[in-house]
Parts: sequence; C-alpha cells; structure tokens
Amino acid sequence: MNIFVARLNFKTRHEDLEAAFAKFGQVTSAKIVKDRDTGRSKGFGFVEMASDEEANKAIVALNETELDGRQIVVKPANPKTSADGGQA
DNA sequence: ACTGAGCGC
Repeated sequence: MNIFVARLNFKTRHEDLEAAFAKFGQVTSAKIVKDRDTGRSKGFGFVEMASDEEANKAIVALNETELDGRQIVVKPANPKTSADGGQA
C-alpha cells in the first residue's frame, strides 16, 4: 500500500515517516521527496506498508495529525504512471 | 535561509 504524505515539516526525514507509520504496521519503505537540485525537502513524501489494512488505518490515524510539530496530510498515493508511457 | 499545495527517478 503506497501512502502519500504531504504538508510535512521541511526538516522531517524519511525515518520520521517510517517511525510514524511503523507504529501502526510494518513499513516496507518510506521516502521524503527532496529537491533534485538543492536537496531541500519538498514538504511531502511517500510511505509503503506491507499490510494494506494496517496502511489504511494508519492513513486515517495519521491523517491531519501532528508530525515533527507540523500537521500532515496522509492519503493513498497515486500510481507513477505517466501519460507519455510508463507502467502499462 | 526561505515556503506550504500537493504525488516520487
């Protein structure tokens, strides 16, 4: 289950997401999206969990909650499929 | 160093 997390604190790290979601289930992967050129946090990230149901309740549990001193938005992530071509 | 809606190389 891929999870999209937005409105993160700019100093929040990937391990912070992993720790936050790991409290509700097993986190398979967690990543903070940073700027490719400067390396600064874009303020959002992605979390992948092994259990879909735990990920789902983790979303409703961590959505609009405070993380690292900032309220975050947690939603199911969209597929990375592009209109040009990618995943079929 | 800063900013604050939104989807990752």
